[in-house]
Amino acid sequence: MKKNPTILDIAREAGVSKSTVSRILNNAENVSPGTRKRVLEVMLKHRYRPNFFARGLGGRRTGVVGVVVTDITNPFYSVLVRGIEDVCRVYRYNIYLCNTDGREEEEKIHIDSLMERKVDGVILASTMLTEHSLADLLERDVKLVLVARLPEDHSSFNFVVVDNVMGGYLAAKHLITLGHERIAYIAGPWLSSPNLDRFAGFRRALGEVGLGVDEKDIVQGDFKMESGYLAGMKLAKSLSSRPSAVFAANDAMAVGAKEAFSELGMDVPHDMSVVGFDDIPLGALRCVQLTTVSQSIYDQGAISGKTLIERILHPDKGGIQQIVLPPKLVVRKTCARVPTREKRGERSGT
Amino acid sequence: MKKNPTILDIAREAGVSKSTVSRILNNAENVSPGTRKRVLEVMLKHRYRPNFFARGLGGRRTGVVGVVVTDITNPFYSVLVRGIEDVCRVYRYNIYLCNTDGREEEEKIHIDSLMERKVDGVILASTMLTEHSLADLLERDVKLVLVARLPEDHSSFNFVVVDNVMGGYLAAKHLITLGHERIAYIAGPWLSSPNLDRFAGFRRALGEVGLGVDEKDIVQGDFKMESGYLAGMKLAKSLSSRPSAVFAANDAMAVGAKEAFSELGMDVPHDMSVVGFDDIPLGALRCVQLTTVSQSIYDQGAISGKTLIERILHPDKGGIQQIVLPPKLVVRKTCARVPTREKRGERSGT
DNA sequence: TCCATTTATGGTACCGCTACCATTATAAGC
DNA sequence: GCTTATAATGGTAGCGGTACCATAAATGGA
Repeated sequence: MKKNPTILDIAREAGVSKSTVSRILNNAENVSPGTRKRVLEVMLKHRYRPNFFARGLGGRRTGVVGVVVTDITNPFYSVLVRGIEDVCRVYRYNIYLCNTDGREEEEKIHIDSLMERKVDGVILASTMLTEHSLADLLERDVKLVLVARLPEDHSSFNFVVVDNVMGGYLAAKHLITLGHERIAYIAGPWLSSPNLDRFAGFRRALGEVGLGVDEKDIVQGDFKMESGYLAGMKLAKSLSSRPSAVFAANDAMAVGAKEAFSELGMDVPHDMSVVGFDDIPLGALRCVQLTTVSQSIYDQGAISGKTLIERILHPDKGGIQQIVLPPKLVVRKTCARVPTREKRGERSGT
Repeated sequence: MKKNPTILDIAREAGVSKSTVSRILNNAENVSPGTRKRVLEVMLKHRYRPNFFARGLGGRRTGVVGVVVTDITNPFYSVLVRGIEDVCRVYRYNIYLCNTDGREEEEKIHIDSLMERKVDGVILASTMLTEHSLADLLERDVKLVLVARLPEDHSSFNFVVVDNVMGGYLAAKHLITLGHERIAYIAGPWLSSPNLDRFAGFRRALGEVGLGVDEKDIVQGDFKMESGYLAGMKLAKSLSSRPSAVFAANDAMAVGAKEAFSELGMDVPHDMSVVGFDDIPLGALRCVQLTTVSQSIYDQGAISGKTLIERILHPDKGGIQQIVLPPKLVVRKTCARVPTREKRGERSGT
C-alpha cells in the first residue's frame, strides 16, 4: 500500500466505511467489538496515523499549545519550559516554543503566529502585555495561562505565580534575624510585577521592625547577571558607609553582585550578606552557595501546563484558576550574622 | 463580519473569486495591481489570516520544524535551541520542542509525533538513533539535520558539528605546553561520538610528544555535573600518585570536578589544572573561570536551522550539507604551569 | 406477531484552501 | 479586421478527516 494510507484506504481494506474507521479513531461507542478489532489490525499493519491537518480543519482541537518565554537561555525559563513539556507529553500535546527577549512587539507577533496555527492554548511567561491586549486574546477563545508575571488587573485570568510578597518578606526577615539593619535592594524593572511584589514584601518586613530602605541603597538592575555585577560594584564602592547586606530581586543579579564583591576583595558573607530569589541551579553550585528564596520553577511549569490542558479538555468545568505557590527560604552560605557594632565601625564607620 | 473570515468572505467582500484571493496569498503573478490592492485592503481590514490547516491539507509546506534535544534545562541545548529559534523566526517558521532525556525510545516517540504533525523538517541534537533508523526517516521525505552527535556512518546525512578531534587536541596541547605530563580524562558515554572524538584528539596530542594515558586516569562520567564531581573526587583521592591536570569531555563535568577539588582543599589551578569543552555560560562566571574549548553553540544552532530551512525551501538545490566548525581554545584561569619536579615530588612522588 | 427502540453501519456534505482547467478580456501580429 | 498570444479572472474538484442523517439489522415489550 502507499506510504501514507488515508482513512479511506484503511476502510476499504477492512471492508467498512470511512465513518466506521473515524468512529474507531475517536473511540466512539456503537462499534461492534469484531469490527473494531479488524479495523485496528489494519491500522496497525499499515502504521496508519490520521492526518493532523485534515483533523484540524474541522475546527477541533489541535493538540498543540504555545509557550512564550523571554529567553530560553535563561535557566529560569528553561526549567519552566521543561516542566511544561513534561506534562504536555503525558497528554500527548506538543508545544511551540517562542522567545520574545522581553519585547512586547515580538510577543505580539509570536502570539499572532500561534493563533494562525490554531493552538489550543497559550502559556505566557513574564508577559509584557497589558490586561487589555490579553483580554483581546481571550475573546478569540484561546485558553490562556499566565506564569511568573501578571498585568496590573489580573482578576480575570488563569495564572500560576509564587507569592512574591511573601518571598521578599522571607528574605528580609532572614537578614533581619541575622542582625542586619541596613539592607540594600537590587531591583528588577519596576514595570515587572515580581520585582514590585518582592520589594513590597521586603519593605514590609523592614517596616515591622522599624527599619526602612534608603533610596541610595536601591540600585536598578534588569534581572540579568551583568546588571547585578554592576549594581554590586556600585554598592561596594560607596566606601564611607555601606549596607551590610543586599537582597537582589533575582538569583542572576545576586550572583552578579556576589562576583563584584569578591572581585573587590570583600568576603561574602562576612563583609556582605547576599540573598537572591528564584533558586536557579547555578545558585546551588558549590562555589556559589547562594542563599535564596525558592519558587519551585519546575512545578510552576508543570502546574501551568496541567492547568492549561485541563482547561482545554474540559472548557466548562470550573472557572478561573489562580494559583499562588508559597515560596521557601533556602539557606546556603551567602549570609552571616552582622558584625558587632565596633567591628563594623572599623570598616565602614556606620 | 464573523470572527474568523475565510478566503470566501474576503473574496466576496472584494468582489472577486476565491482563486484570485488565493493567488494573492501565494504572491502568484497574473493579478492586476488594482485587484491586488483592493483585496489586500479587505484582508487587512478583517485581520484575515489563511487557515493553517486548510493549507496544510493540500500536502504542502507547514512552516514548522521539530527540534529534538536531550534536555532543554542543560545550557548546551538551551543555547542551541535559541540559535535555531532565532533563524526560524526570520523565515517565519515555528518550532516544536521535544526533550528525550537521552532515551532512544522517547526520541522515537517524539519523532513519530512530529511526523504525524507533518513538520517540514527535524533537527536532531545528540541523537541516540542509529544510521539505520535515521535512514528510515529520510525515506519518509523529512528533511533532517543532525547536530552535536553523529551515528557511526554519517556519510549520507546533513549535519553541523564542531571538530571534536581538533578540540581534544587543542585542550591536550595547551596542557602539554604548560608542562603537564600526566593528564587524566573524565569521559562521557563511550557511545557518544563527541566523547570518542575528543578523546581521540586528546590522545593524539599526547602521543605526539611521546606521552600516553594510563587507564587508571580515565574516569567514567555521563556529561552531567554530578558525575564530574564524583570523578574529581575519585581522581583527587588517589593520593599516592595523581595526575597534575584533567581534561573533561564537557564543561559541566569540568565544573563538577573543579568543585570536588576545591572541596578537598586542593587549589585549582596550582594543585590541579582543569580544561573543559563546550564553553557554556556558566564557565565564564567569575568564580569558575574555566579554561575550555569553545564550540560556539549558538552558531551551531543558527547554522543547523538555516541549513534545514534552506533545504526545505530549495529541495533540489545542492546535495548533502556537512559542516564541521573549528573549535577554539578559551584560556581562563583553571590551568597553570606544572610545578617543578622537586615540588611535585613532595606532593605526589611522581 | 408487530411496531418501537436500540445498535451498527453507510452515505455525504462540509471544513478552507490550492491546483488545475475554463473562460473571458486585452494586446499584439499580419 | 481577424486570428493568435497573453493576462486576468472564475469555476470546481480534491486534500483527509468529522458530523450528521439515513438505513439496516437486532432486540424487546405488548
